[in-house]
Amino acid sequence: MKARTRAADTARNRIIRAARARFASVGFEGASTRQIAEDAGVAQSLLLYHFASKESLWKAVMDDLFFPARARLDEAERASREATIPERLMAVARLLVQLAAEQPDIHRLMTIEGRSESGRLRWLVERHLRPVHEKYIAWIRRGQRARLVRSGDPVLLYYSILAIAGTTYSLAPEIKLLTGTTSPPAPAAVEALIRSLLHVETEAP
Amino acid sequence: MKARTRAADTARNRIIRAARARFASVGFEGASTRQIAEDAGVAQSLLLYHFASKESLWKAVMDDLFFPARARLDEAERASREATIPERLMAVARLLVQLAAEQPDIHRLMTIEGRSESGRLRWLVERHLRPVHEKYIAWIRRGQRARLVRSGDPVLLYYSILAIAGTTYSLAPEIKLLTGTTSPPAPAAVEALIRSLLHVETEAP
DNA sequence: ACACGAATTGATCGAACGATCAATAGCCCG
DNA sequence: CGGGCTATTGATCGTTCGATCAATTCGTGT
Repeated sequence: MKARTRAADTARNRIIRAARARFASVGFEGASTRQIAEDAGVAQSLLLYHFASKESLWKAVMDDLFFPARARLDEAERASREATIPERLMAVARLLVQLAAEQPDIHRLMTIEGRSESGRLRWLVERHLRPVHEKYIAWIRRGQRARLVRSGDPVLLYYSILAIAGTTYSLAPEIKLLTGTTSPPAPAAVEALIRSLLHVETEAP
Repeated sequence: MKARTRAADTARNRIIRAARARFASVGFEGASTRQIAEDAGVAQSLLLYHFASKESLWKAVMDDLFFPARARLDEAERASREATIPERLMAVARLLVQLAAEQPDIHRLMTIEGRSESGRLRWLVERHLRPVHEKYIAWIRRGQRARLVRSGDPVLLYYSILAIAGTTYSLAPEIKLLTGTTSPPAPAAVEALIRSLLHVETEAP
């Protein structure tokens, strides 16, 4: 099941991609396995052959999205090992913005599940969110102790970073309807907002 | 239909409240009229007697949420008529935070619809969002021309304000699972973040 | 050429969906 | 006390849902 599945356009992968888009736009309850299968160009029964249930399909979508993202976060972390804590935070924030710009679905999926307590949210928190969030909230605390990051509830600060990083990309359809703008903002512009939110001075103090 | 319906606990109002909660947590497609009716303690057929269709129920929920919110925005605007543009912006932002803290569903409903282009999103943009958004984006532009608000894309700045104002309240279930914190942040703390995002100095320059 | 396991399909299940409708309960005005 | 509204219910329609299963195609090793 592993050695042969390098084609990247297997039915299984097409199903995951279609499911990601549906889950991100109408949520878990609103998405139907029949519609997802149709988007992927396969029979609905094949979807349940590969994933056993709608819920395990959802989990597969989440793993497919979060494992690569976390690997890139680790890489950004490693690459900035020599920098100050605030600059390491900004390196991570930069990547968060970049991820949201490349794949707005990742922010949509996170915010669509986080709004009501469910078994899926518990699974997502324990499997993917907690390892990431707790580490960076600890970083914010360290930056605050060194007076290099603005004071205030670190959790509020962290979620504000996530919110700024993702919202403009996540709500692109609304912004397009409202302003006619078809091109989303440059990641650098979003990053600058986060920088001033954290009170991290740009380069030379 | 108007003079008698002052009881505030009519079946119609209970349906609207139940529908607001369901739409906010699982979205339009994921919510079922049967579940909403059960939450409200009425028969499903009564729901469709009062609102004719699921979609017009959704519109009624939106009107019920947005018309009072817009009235309070107008009031905050009037009360701050003598202040500078950045302080008027902050007065509005303060109210946005307060609204999100009181009724997190309002932010949930906005962000759940804005992520995919639909007839409902078009309706929502034209009826409620455009009148509000365009006004405050124009305010941001005026503040920027006077060098009292940080530069950058006004639309990005405006949506960042909305994102900060609502996200921590909207994602309260996730944050509770992650940190165990049961009490959301104080509106004043969120307002302070927005203030530093806009580069508006606190009081005395 | 063939056999065997993985991949894929179509048919079908019971439950839940949005919507319609006839029947009934409650209430106000005369 | 009895019409004439409005509010509310239960039954039911056709459709779609997630899930199961037998049957069929496909690909690979021998």
